[in-house]
Amino acid sequence: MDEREPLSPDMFDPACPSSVAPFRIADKWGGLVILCLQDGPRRFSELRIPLPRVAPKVLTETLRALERDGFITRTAYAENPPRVEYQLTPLGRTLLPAISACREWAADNFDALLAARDRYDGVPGAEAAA
Amino acid sequence: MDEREPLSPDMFDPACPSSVAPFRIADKWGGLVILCLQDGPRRFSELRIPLPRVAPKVLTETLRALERDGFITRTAYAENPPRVEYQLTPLGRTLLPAISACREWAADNFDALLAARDRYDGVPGAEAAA
DNA sequence: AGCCCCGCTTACTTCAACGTAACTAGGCTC
DNA sequence: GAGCCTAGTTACGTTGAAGTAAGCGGGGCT
Repeated sequence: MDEREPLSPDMFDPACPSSVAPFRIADKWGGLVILCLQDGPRRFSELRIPLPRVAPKVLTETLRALERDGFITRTAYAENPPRVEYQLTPLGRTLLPAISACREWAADNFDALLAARDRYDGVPGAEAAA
Repeated sequence: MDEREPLSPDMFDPACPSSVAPFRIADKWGGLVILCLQDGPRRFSELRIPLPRVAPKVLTETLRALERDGFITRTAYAENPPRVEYQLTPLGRTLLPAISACREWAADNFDALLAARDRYDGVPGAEAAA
């Protein structure tokens, strides 16, 4: 009658990989920063170009979090003007397929998501567009 | 000297799929709920089994958010006892590959992430374990 | 001297997500 | 009529991420 497997008793069982999901990968901007680093090391001010809406404070926090998680390294050069380079580690690179999968999903389906939201929220014209 | 492409001027250009990332897919528990629904419709109390640490209020909020985004449908049956079923929509199913990719990453690399954190935080013994 | 650049830091505020606990409604059974 | 069931709701408080605005330190330029 029901061919579905019973649901596991606790997804937070440490043995269950799903338990990881709530331990979010870094923060709101982490994925974007990782994408910016995929072609090679980048400097702080270089990262600010594609992310102009991210305040320096937030960017610093994001970079520190990514460093803490072992996804990037931070290298400061005692030059003039000072230079700091951020670079993906091998562990950081392992994230690229997953992030790309999310990006690909977004490219394909984000419009549908927004349309669904409009429909749910009763935005005028959303029904017609559905 | 530098073979890397220059970084795009603004990832928040609406034309750029990366701009989606900060519009998080639902919330902290959304991905887990979607996984729970992949084998077929589930009831509210059924979903609570694998997610015992999620308060009913939060589960309700999560389900509403997923419904709003068009990922699941909610169907209430006027039976006794009352029954409500949540089910993935086709759009919701499109998320499964991306979520699976994240899950797979976690299964493979979560230990490395935790070890990196311990090293960064200077947890005793973390160096030896590295 | 005064200004710029770089890579931040600091202080403060705002906001949404998350969580706890208690409670509800309608119908069922004991 | 006491208590259970389902599927929530309500009130309240906590937390932490994010944003705003400003400043800093050291060198170089003019």
